[in-house]
Amino acid sequence: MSHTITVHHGDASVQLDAGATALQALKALEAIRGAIVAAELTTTDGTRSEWDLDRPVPDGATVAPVYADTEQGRAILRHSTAHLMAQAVTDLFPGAKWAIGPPIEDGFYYDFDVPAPFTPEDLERIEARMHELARERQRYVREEVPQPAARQEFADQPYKIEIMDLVDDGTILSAVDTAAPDAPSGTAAGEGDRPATEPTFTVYRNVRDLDDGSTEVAWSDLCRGPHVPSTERIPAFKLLRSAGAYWRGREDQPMLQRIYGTAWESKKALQAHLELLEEARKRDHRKLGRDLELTHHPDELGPGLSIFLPNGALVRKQMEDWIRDETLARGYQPVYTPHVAKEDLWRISGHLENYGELMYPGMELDDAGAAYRLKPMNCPFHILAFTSRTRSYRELPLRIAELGTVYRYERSGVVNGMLRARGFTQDDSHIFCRADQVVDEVVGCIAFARDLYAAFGLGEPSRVAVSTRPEGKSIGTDEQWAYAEKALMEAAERSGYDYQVDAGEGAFYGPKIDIHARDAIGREWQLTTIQVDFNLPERFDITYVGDDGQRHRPFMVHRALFGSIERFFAVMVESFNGAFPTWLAPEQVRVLPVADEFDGYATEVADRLRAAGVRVHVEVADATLGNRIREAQTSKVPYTLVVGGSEAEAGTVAVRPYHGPQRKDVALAVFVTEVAEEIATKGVDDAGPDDAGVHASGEDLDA
RNA sequence: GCUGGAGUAGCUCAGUCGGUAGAGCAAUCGCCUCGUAAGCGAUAGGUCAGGGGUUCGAGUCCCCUCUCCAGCUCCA
Repeated sequence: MSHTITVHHGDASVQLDAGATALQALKALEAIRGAIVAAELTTTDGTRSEWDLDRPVPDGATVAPVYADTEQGRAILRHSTAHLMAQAVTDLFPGAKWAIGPPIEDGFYYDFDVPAPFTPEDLERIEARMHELARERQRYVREEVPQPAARQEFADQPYKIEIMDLVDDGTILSAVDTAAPDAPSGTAAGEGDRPATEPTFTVYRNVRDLDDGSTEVAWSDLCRGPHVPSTERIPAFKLLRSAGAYWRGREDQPMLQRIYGTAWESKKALQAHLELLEEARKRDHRKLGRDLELTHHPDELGPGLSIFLPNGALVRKQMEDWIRDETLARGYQPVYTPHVAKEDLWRISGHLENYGELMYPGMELDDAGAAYRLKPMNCPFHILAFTSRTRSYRELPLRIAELGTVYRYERSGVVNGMLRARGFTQDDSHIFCRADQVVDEVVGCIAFARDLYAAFGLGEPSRVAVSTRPEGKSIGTDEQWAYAEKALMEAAERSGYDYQVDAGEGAFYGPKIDIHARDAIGREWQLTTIQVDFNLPERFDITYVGDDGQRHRPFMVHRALFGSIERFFAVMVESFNGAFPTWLAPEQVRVLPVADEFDGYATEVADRLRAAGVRVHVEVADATLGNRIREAQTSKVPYTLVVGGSEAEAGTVAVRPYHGPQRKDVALAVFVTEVAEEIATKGVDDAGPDDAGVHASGEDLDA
């Protein structure tokens, strides 16, 4: 080994004494352009890893700074903040056992085993303690500890011991990875992966520098790292809430107390994030549903059930009209089926066996000779439609479609507004086809879904995932699974969607491809689902007659593009912030006469618009104009027309769009043509997920 | 289902130490009537989520249930 090393950054190289740290290397390379939290290092063998700034770099490495204001940098500083929080909890709650504390999107959490759950006051105390500790300028010091010593050090931390048991090859993965112990072991950090002759665990110690020049270990945690060099590099953080969370995410494991927090590269960024959360809260579909009189969820109705009020119903009608028209145009055949059926039907389908606890209980009817059940799915009915007579291969693919309302007795804790409901309507279809038709059918479904997202202004989905065969319980042969999984991936590729594979996340009866979108507070919800099913064709013993005159078993493709109309509606409301594009808006135009002597002209304007198919309403001059304009704006009506003497005389209107600038003296005929055209083309340009909620001056006044 | 938080008028909220319920907006009625985000006045509106308990007295304290919110788990 030489006494000097060479390190690189871009085209630059520099020689340093052996043992030089990443920070020294970056300084020497003049690579630092802003606040950094760590380094990213590529070794001569091409391995890339994140690296502590105070950690010596190996010879030949390429070093790059990780800036605080990047997602990568924030993850590191959030991880370090999680350690700081755990230290504060340990100080304030002696004996607390700590589990895992990873960074997550927009923040971090840490799980603790404590005798009593944290109260909101506890969180305030913990946060205050964190600020005290941060002011001590504690350093984060990395140390590799031999296995036995590590086990001894954390002997009173049963969760840490369990983590060590799970990764006993000496490689401490990130805390996220240890939460999923069956995750494959990835690359270990740097020197850590020396041959396993002396396995070590990485421990990070928070170290205080005392006034007398000595040092003191304040707190230590088993951790892969990396971390910021010092608590000084944590400029802004806030604890948000606490909640229970099962250890290792399993219901049969103890429930720990999780504290969520967020940390940012500056106080300003933290403030901006908190304001964003506040704005998101105002977009909640339940709040907007109330304010805009879209939906109603009275207690008398029951959890997870919705009433669509006239405004919401008009939006929903546009959704339903669109999907019905498109479904017919794409060769589907409509059916209608009932909401209840004999229990036996769900015995045959297997739903009772597999999902019985999530179905509403049976209705015992004395004179019916059998119990009846509310339907949790539409598929058995569509199969009965298929088997209404002998089917020929010439009819395949046979696509049966329905807007089918289903009822699932979801566990009480999971019901969530209209996003997770107990009664909801699927734009459900079942495609019966030959094996060789599956790919084309799935491709067709995905293309259909693409058109739907474009039409309703949701843009690109947050995630597209192909879910493959689950471990353990699943039916079907290896060949069937392999074929269907390949078909779905091929279809996803051909569709142009950037998809990911969710290994083992398929249904027991077949793989699926799902399209997800986010709600106002960033949670992902499955909207579109397309599934290949080998189960039901077997269970119902359905067949078609092939060109060989023999009976063959068809494949079934289940698909729902909105998924749940209620859920899609909720996501859309939040995405548009209640300000629907004109073609979807319940009330498209509101006409305001400036004084009641112009009520007549206002009515005339409204009649012209109504004749052109526009949903229009006149708000007569009982209140002041200012009051009625405010009302129209808070109702998010796309167009408000103001008419008075000059308009009546000239046959014009003054147009005040919800989005965009006002226009005066627009000829009525011109406006009617424009708005009718906009509605006919189902334009979504003026609104959308990105700009909804940021126009509308003074919109927040309605708080 | 589990953990925590919450529930007062249609909505948003106040309600002190336990002393019998309050505001703004909305609604209704009246006055006002030519110009781009709240005109003025009056009236009405409550089983304080429901039930039980403690107390002379409970919106307030205790217990149970329901519902909602966030998270965990689950999601055909």
